[in-house]
Amino acid sequence: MAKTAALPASDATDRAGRRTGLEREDIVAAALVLVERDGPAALTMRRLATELDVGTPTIYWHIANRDELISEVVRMQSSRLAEIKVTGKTARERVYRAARHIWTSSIEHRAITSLAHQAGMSSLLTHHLEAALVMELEAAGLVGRDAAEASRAILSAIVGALVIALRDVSASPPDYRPDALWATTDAQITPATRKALRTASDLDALSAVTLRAVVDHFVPA
Amino acid sequence: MAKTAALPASDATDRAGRRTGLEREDIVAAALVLVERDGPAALTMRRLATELDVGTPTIYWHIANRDELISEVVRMQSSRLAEIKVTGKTARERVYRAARHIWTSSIEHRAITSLAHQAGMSSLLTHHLEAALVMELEAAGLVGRDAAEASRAILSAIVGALVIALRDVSASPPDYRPDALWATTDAQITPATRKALRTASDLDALSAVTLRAVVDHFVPA
DNA sequence: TAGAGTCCTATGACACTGTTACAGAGACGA
DNA sequence: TCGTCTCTGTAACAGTGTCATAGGACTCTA
Repeated sequence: MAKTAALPASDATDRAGRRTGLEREDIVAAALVLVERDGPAALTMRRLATELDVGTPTIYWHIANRDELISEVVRMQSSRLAEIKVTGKTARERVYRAARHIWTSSIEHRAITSLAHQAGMSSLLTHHLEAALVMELEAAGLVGRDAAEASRAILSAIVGALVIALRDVSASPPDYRPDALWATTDAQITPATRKALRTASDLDALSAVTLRAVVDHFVPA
Repeated sequence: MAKTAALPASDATDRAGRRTGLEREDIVAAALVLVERDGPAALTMRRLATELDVGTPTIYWHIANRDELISEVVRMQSSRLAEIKVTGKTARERVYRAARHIWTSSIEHRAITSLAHQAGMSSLLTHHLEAALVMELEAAGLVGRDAAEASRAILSAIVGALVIALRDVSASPPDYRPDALWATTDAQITPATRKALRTASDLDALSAVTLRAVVDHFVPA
């Protein structure tokens, strides 16, 4: 069984005299470093154990599952992202900036974003940022279902762009890559458009434009 | 080494007198059935081999990798989705309907959508539908980079909603589920909004609204 | 009819994954 | 000193993708 989550007192030297002094938090922190350094696939229990100079069962004493480990890693990253200062004159602008911040930080820590996303925990990762977004939405006059809907629509726009930005093109065989697909398609498309579809786009700019459109649609001027 | 992809002649009884008459296409079809029936996680090489009453190396003779198998499965599904008839009076409406069709069919075959998405091949899955979308965009007057940008923005809006709609909530521990998160957050949010955020939303309607907003933004009236 | 060559398949293994049963070491209270 | 609780290592289980290898089955040639 795993240790209970919240300890009553942990005054630094509380339970330090044990074997290695390994704490739940240390494991999570090491996992976070491992993911950011070597990518999401590198987060295996054995590799993490080696990194901590420990046997695998030691990790399982502190943490129940790999899933729990991942959610803990994501949560730690989420709380690190917590501090934001949203600027902007109009309420609309502030909502946009808050949304944009979710995109920026997700791209900045793409390894953990991928990990969270892969484990279906993207909402956990962005929760604090989402809370900030909701606060700005309320400041802009949206309350209740309106605020919730707007928040979800904005988040979905961000996630969509993230998925496209972070996908691993090298996973699919060369013939099935987007550019090859558009080169060989038999659809009746203008050569100019075809060429534009083949070239990689600036997803950062695209996300900004889409975000602006969605925000403008939901937030009154 | 795998057999070359395109065979010159395969007149039904062409290479039928072999051992089991197992063809590359049969494997892919069986994999497709397996995924649609038992979910993306069920697609293991051994299980697929058992399903075909064959040893695993047999599959590897026909198909190089698991990745190649997945991309082939996705491609087969993609071509099955190929036939669309887009209706609608205005060009804008037709673009919207084409986009909406991508959403609908992705939800309808959610197991394969998840598989493609997980393997980073969502673009392969939706390629034919995307081509139809681009054609409507051109009919609406967008060409070249404008068409490509609009297409990507629309697709990103769809994918974002899909990720939220198809994510597995049961994967994360109860304390970290969206509703629990909003229940325990210390952000300064109106109780009404908080309640709205906790209740599950109609993602189909949400996707429709978001899609409408993005289409309206990119396609001139 | 016999031999050669090519295509396809099965046996069994390798390295890796998450997970756990079990034994034992270290520190603590009695 | 004796237990007891907390933690850790050894070794294993079942499962994964992948492949080396041997051999069967068919077609073609002599």
